[in-house]
Amino acid sequence: MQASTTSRPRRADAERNRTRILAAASELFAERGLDASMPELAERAGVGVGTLYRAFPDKDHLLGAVMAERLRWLAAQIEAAAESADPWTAFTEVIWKGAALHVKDRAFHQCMRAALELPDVREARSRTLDAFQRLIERAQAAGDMRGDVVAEDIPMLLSGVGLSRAAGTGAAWERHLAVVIDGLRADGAHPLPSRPLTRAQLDAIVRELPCPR
Amino acid sequence: MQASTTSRPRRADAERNRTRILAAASELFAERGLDASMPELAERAGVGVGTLYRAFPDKDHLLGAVMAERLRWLAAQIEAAAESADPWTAFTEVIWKGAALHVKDRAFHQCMRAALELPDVREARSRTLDAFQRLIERAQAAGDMRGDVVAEDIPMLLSGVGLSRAAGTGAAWERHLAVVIDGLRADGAHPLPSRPLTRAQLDAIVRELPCPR
DNA sequence: TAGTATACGGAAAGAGGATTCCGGTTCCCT
DNA sequence: AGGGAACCGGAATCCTCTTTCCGTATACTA
Repeated sequence: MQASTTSRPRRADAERNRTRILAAASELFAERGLDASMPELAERAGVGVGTLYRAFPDKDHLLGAVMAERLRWLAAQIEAAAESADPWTAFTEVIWKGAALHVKDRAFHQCMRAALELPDVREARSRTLDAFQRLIERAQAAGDMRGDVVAEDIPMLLSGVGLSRAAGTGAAWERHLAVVIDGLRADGAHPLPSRPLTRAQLDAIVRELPCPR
Repeated sequence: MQASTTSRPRRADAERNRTRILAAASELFAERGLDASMPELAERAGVGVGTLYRAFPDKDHLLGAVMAERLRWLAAQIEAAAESADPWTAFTEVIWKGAALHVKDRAFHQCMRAALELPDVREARSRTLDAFQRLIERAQAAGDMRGDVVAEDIPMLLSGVGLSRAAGTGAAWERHLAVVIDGLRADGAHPLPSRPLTRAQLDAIVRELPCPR
């Protein structure tokens, strides 16, 4: 007797629609981010809303399916870079790719920065972090990367770069990334956190925030 | 005959409510960002929704009033820093304040990054840019800041830092800021944009984005 | 090719938020 | 003190999503 999980293969038209839905979601989420609505998604895929909900339980699962794939792609890039003979150069190349992902795919950017709890993404995310950690350690051992960075810093910095998509000219995000990369080099690094204001002073800023009129 | 614009002073209760509304909005927008709803705002201010709409034409005007005040405060900080005898140190201090603003005030962060068209903010924004430009030029002349930064880069970098509010530990954004500051120093700067991937390669990343299944 | 489980489309239900409306109240001026 | 303009509260309206429901159509199996 077969397992209940494999009750029967999907019907051919259902399979075809699932594919079209994923392709449409991949495009539309990239263009418009999480604001892409289910009716829009359905229209772009050329199906009815009901069909969306037969293929995926809800919007989060659809989004999760697309985002997890993006993350797995990125993880593969990082893993490859981590084996390079020149880890610093490999690192810069891979974070250019990661930044490009943030910039070109609004939904990816929104999901990464919000640490959204999406189906399937947790695993893919930790895979990227592991790969980053290994890559970083090799670049540090080679003396090219500052010693006080850790894997978790990278997605954080990349999210920031992704935010610069719309800023100023189209190439603004490239300037942003270049500044960040220079900040990660071993030469000229000043120890983190290098805070010129005390905790008390920072807290004071908030209290001090002037209320208009 | 008096000008039609100064028809009459606001009634005392209206003036009092306007003040309470601004105070409430200042708090609630900071805590919850643009998601703060008009009914919530009204409740926090201790007034009815209708009163909100008598004091401000719509949500954008209320938001704009609060944001413009924040920006003016920041502009004043930058202008003061621009006159300092040690422009680099003054610069680091002022961007710590700016980053703190992003981190502590969700709405400020959301507005700055989206370059939202809000009533009153355009003028305040250009004032901060002018002040940044002067401060930057002095820090560059002193040999402390890399020569290829311009005023527009700073709000962009700060937005990125502000994004790190929720990331990891509470102090993650301070690490982010410290990396950015090091990236802005004159020593160890590599010329912008220092792009390791060609335009064609970057474009390929997008096309290459794998569609799941 | 007939029968049936699956799948489809799109209308309707449900939810949440911005904005409007209006009967009742409060301030201000004389 | 009294009249009226200005103001108040919050129920009601309008809109835009997400998600559900169900009558109809299609693909698989015998």
